[in-house]
Amino acid sequence: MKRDYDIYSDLCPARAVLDRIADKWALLIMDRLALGPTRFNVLKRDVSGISQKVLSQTLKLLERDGLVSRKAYPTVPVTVEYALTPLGENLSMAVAAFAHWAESNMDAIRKAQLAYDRRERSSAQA
Amino acid sequence: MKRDYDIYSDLCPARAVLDRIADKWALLIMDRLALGPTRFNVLKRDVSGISQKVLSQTLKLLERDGLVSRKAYPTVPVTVEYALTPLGENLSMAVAAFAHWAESNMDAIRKAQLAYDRRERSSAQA
DNA sequence: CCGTATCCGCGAGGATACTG
DNA sequence: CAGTATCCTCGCGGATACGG
Repeated sequence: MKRDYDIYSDLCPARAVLDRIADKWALLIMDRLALGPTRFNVLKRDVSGISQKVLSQTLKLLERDGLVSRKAYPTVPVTVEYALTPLGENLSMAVAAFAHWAESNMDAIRKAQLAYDRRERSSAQA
Repeated sequence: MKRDYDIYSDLCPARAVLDRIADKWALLIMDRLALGPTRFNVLKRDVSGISQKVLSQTLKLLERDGLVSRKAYPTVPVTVEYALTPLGENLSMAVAAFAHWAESNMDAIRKAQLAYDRRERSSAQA
């Protein structure tokens, strides 16, 4: 058993990493990159709703943690491709399972929400 | 193939769910609850760094989405146990794989960070 | 095309105090 | 023990403009 790192511990470096990857945008980007190397503006288009700033920011952080690689081609204008590193590929299975879980279970979730809101409503009676 | 829901789509309800579960605190709470039913203050102690407010908030959201159940026992003082629902159990595998990934790969991550910071430093030379 | 720089609103979430 | 209520700050992230 590894006890070197513990995400439950506030000051553990693994907690900081978790904070970075347990993020809606980071997950969507990684999941999208799992399909193959992708250019900046394609990512921006596919991950709908993300802003240029946040996309750039998130990519940099993922690159720093060694999950994503950046490769620039000296075309005019410049072409840049982002891709998962081997380390990123290693995580991509978990990312996909997690990210797409909501899609597969929306019906159950909706049902739960309705039941919850109904209970709230009735308990709010004066 | 299910095309009913798509997390890449900005306005899809599945995206909203992703936003809720792709959260450091939500992940840690669910992962902890996978060990078994747990009382509020035990959760607060085990998930170090979380505040009372955020713990309460997050539990409510998870309960609304049908991932967590809340059971109050009429003891004095009251005892409350949180647990994963069947739907939550269903997600817990993905949560565990994802949440603990950082622990297992910190060495590679650290190496990548050092390399990245070194490159940044050298490219910042005037 | 691929970003960086700047401004700024707004809400997440920490601290603290109080209640059933 | 298990929360709710309130205040307040701090930085996330959207919008916009500009540079390589």
